[in-house]
Amino acid sequence: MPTIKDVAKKAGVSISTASYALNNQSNVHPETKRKILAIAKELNYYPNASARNLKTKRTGNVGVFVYGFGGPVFSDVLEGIRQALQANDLNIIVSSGKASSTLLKERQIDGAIVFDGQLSDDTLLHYASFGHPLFVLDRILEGPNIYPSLIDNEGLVYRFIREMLEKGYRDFGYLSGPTIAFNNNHRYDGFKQALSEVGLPHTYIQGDFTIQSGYQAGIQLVHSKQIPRFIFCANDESAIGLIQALKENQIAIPDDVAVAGFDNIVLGSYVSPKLSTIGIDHIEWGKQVANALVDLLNDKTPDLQIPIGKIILRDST
Amino acid sequence: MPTIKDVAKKAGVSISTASYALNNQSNVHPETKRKILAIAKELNYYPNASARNLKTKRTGNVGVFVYGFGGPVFSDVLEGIRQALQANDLNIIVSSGKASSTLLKERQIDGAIVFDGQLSDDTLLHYASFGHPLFVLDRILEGPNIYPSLIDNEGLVYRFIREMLEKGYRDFGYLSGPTIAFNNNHRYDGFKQALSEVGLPHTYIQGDFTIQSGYQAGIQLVHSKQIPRFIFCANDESAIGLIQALKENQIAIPDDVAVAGFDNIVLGSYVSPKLSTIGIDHIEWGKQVANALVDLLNDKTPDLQIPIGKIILRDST
DNA sequence: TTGTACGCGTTATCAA
DNA sequence: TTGATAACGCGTACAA
Repeated sequence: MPTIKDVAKKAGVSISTASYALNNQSNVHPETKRKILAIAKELNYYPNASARNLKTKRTGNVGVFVYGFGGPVFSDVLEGIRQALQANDLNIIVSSGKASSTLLKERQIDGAIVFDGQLSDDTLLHYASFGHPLFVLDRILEGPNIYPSLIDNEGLVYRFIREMLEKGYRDFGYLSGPTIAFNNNHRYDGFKQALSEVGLPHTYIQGDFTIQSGYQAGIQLVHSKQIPRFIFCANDESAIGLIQALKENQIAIPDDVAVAGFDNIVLGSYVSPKLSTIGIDHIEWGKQVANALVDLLNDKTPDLQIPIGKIILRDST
Repeated sequence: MPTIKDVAKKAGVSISTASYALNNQSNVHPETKRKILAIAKELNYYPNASARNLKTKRTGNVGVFVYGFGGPVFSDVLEGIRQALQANDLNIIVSSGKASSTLLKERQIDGAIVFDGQLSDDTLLHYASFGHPLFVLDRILEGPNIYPSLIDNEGLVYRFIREMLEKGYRDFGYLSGPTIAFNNNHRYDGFKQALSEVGLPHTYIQGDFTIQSGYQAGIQLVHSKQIPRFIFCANDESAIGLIQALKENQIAIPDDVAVAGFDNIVLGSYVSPKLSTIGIDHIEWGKQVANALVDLLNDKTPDLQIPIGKIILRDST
């Protein structure tokens, strides 16, 4: 594995001159520079990141920590982040589980975007306390260098339910996500708020964001013979599972039961009936967060806005 | 940010003794060790990865490089990889795009798993030539330290079509994935092989693995009024889009047109009709590959098997 | 059982 | 415009 030493020796210059040339410094003779670069290419030389990072205290890496790699929401947010980072010559490093905290603690990254409710507050606070910018998505955490980015889960669901109220629905159910999920709880808050304002009760059904849990909830509901006229689901995937279960039991959507979700995943337009939902532009969200992080790394003040969501009424309501 | 020097000073020992204690060496007095560890904890000390890596020439990181972060297949494979690596105290680092080749070239990882047809052969060969184990999934590449892991795309589709032939189907279509996709081409090979053996022609329809492309293909087919009796789709997602389009045009599945896919994604069981498909255990696949990589990193000879696939007949055929 | 000293590959300071 | 050299933080061979 060639080092800068090999390049310097072969070019007949000192290590420092080689370094200048390779880092595109202006204080090196054009001809010398040309030669050094040519030799570097010939030898297939690339700097050793560990050595460079040790010296410069920068890694050029941004960590993105997720709870799991699955799901249409994650993948879109990640894609947005990737685009923005790549445009700024930063590497995206996605990780999950124990590796996430290792990368944080051992300073392998310049900044982080956390989309994982399982990473401990302590680890996050400790990391940020050394001056590294840290964005937390859909999670609340206060501290120096910590920037939460929240979508308006509560307000959007509130507005959605209000519209349904105006349409005349009166009998509501909520199919939840995991009770520890921040976004689920805020969506539920908005749901309850809208109903309590008009003094309506509701049915609560436990789910966990997966298609499977939605399906099972539907089967249970059918057995119980107590199906709400309108079921708001904490996300699209569970809504799709729910609809499937109801349809298999000859329940017509939306004529017998109306269903809506949250996220506006692509699949929602390719099921029957097409799913009503609440949409966030996840790619855009990822881009905005990543760009704000880049600003911070460059000592600029970031411009972080709340991503705008919209209500999308299709055929399931 | 505390360094080992701070720990040593506060404990009143030399740096090397601190290092021994922190690395759990046996040659340090229990009491000294206890004290050092206590102080490290108190100071919230963690080693600087760059410094350690520079010295040991190991990073403890394994790179997983994907073309995009989306898709049910990727996420399952990644989860399998994550589990296996975490069990062996290795960090999983997932990346995509330009960052992937940077991480490879600048030696930020001990080994790599590549699931990305876009990463150049050159970069891969160069990286592996320095002794780093490199696994390529669903891609062929020969060279030292390079280990391809292929699923039997061709054989599985061949067997599937043979079964459909026995069931009596005679009029076949193939809804493809991207023509540059290795797995798509092999699936198509198996498809063609089965049909050519019995002297049957087929219709070719271009797609790109997405739900949207499947849907569009369906719409086109309906307009052309030339719909094959059986359509094999290069993956499940495009099959689901296709079915949706056909259903919207009052074409009954499987009575008018039978459809099958490949991958056995969860969603396939939650659409109507339930999708017939070919299944690989993707989590298991990821685990196997990661374990083989771990073996290689520990200078053991890996035991890498071809993941077993099975034919899953549900309601769409 | 503990300490001294060197070097990993790089960047950056200073002198030439 | 170039070169010698220190330093980043750590692990380890060797000496004590």
